[in-house]
Amino acid sequence: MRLVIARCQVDYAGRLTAHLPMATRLIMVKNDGSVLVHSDGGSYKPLNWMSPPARLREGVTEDGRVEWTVHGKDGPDGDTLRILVDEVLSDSSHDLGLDPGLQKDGVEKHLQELLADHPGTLAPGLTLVRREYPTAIGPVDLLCRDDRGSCVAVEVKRRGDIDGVEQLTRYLELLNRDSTLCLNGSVRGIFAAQEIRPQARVLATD
Amino acid sequence: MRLVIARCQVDYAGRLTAHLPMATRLIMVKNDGSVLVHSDGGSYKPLNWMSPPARLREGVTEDGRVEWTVHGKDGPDGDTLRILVDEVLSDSSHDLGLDPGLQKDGVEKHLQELLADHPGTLAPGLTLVRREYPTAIGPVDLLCRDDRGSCVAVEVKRRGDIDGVEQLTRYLELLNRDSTLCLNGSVRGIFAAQEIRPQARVLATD
DNA sequence: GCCTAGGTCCCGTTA
DNA sequence: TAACGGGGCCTAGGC
Repeated sequence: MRLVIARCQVDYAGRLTAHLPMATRLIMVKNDGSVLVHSDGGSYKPLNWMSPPARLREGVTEDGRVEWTVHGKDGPDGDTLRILVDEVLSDSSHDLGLDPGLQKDGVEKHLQELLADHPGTLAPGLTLVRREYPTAIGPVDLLCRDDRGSCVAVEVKRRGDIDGVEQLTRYLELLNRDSTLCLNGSVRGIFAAQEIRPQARVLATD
Repeated sequence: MRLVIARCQVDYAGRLTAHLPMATRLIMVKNDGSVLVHSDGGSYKPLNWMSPPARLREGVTEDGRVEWTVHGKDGPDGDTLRILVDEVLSDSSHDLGLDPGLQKDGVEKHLQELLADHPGTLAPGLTLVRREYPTAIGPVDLLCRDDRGSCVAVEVKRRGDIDGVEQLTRYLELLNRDSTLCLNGSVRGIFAAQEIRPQARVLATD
């Protein structure tokens, strides 16, 4: 990994165009060729970048200024990052080796597993039929039966937003066309989320 | 901005938990307190991070090892990043100053402006009534009239996905209840996108 | 290989 | 301020 602190101006041209005026920034060059331009603030997202695989070429403009050109996977025809380097304040390289990688836990899948093990917490007497019940428009997170034998479709989300409610509505419409599922009355839906947005709540009660 | 190359182990606990085994990495500390842990590959996203505002405290564990603790906006009760520093290979600080910021061009808004100026490209004889036509559930991107005087609602997207079609469907349902708009027949919808996903196409023709 | 859904999403804009 | 919608989204999983 190469770390360069430099006064620079950056121009990206690709799916959109973006321009960064001349200022002092960090330019990070990873050994897969990817380039990240960071300022001293903001969040984890760089101001401008090039995703791997990429290639950095150091050149000089007609009027003698240092210019770095970074091409993406499609080469000179695809996304391009032009970095005009005015002054280099620091330039260092470091051998980091391969990273063993990240281990995560606690996202939506985990939430779904918990609810699959304890469907009774959603509604009394609820029992699991199966997880990821397949339909023509995608899998229903949890298909359950209540104490009266009626089917209940459960949509699990970390954040309850309007499109989640619509997703559940689509499933319900489809499932209710299946006569084998609505033997004991129509299929109901439960929207389970850690957080429900107001717009979603309005639509859900509709 | 402080740049540290170090052999370290990182643990995040917050909305989820994540663990990074001991390895050599770049630790970037920005002057708003945010911390980014990068490996020498992957994409622009750090392996682990803490968003601003954040505070870094350098401490020592019971058994005498160096441990950095980063707390997020909610302090010790909220998100926490624990960095066990085994060996520091490089440690440098740089004054970057404020960044003038990024200028973008060419995203959805720009596409909408282009279509507003040339509605005829969507359908022959189409003329613009207004952009961002307000409704109870949000603004319609473009409201137009065709050559027979019927209203046409246009939803503009860079990528045509299923939720865009549903958004347009909601608008159409609402607009068709407005008698002043459907004087010359019902309100039609046009879904304009640079790219249409197959799932969206299926729903749209439904 | 494409396509879909989720994210410690981030981020701007607006009510 | 909170919420909603877009993103050069990125990334993992399914078909």
